Amino acid sequence: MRLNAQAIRILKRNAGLTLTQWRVIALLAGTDCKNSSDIERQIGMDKGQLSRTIRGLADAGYVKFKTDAKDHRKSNLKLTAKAQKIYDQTLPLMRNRQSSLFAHLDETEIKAIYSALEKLERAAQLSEDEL
Amino acid sequence: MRLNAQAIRILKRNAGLTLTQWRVIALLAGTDCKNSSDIERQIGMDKGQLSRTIRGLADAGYVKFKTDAKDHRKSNLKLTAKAQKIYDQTLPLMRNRQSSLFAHLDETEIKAIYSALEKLERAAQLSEDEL
DNA sequence: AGAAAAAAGTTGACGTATCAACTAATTTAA
DNA sequence: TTAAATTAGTTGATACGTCAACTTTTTTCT
Repeated sequence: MRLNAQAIRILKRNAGLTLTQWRVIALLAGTDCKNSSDIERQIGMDKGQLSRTIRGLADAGYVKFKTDAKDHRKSNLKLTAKAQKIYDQTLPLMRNRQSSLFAHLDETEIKAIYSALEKLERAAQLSEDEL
Repeated sequence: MRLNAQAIRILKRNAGLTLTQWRVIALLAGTDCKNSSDIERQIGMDKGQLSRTIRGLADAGYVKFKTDAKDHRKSNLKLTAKAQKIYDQTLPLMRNRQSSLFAHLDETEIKAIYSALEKLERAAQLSEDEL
């Protein structure tokens, strides 16, 4: 996806983050996702990849994780102040980019894309089952 | 893209090929692409990646390459009989998959998708230039 | 002709997606 | 309650996309 190119640059230059790192931070900051599984469910990201991304964030001092008291399999994630600050600074930039991208499409096109992509996914799923 | 999942399985099971390997073989078999640059221009694939893919195909006995007599930078690629055979066997499978996927979309949707994706690419390109 | 620019490929590095196998902890169900 | 199944997360492997630096050969320009 070449479409991500600018997002990647913005993040790298302004925040020193990769795209997946950003997505995780954004989820922790903007939703009630607390642990790896929450995030996995939210964005459908592979849990292996997610595990590595989170460890990377932890190593870089963006998140801390503490084993859940009630379920020792889970570890609850928390953004550090550093991460929160970067998030607040970067969110506007990312929003701008997003809206300037979609500004070129009209309502109909956006709907057509979503609907078509859904259909394709479903069709792919169907024939997948036949294998 | 999860959409590629079945393509990948079909290729792996029926031909022992990866998706990029398949694409290169398909171009060499079905178009007048002769060398790496031709392929690069045709599908906009990164030339580094392409170089490795082609070497992989050569190592696996699917293509042979011979330095161009007139331009010693180029090496002309040729499918082996083995590759040609696999291509002939696999093409129908891939075509079937493709058409059964698109069968779920009507003309309008397909056009909307292409047009929208083009616009997005262009928009991305534009704002890219401003950085 | 000779220098500079461009083109063809190669190689290395990094980020990302997906699959699979595995451990440890918890839930379920007999 | 104990065995089986599930869930959370880790780790390894492979494929793919993109960027960058580099060599070699050819083209362009003066």
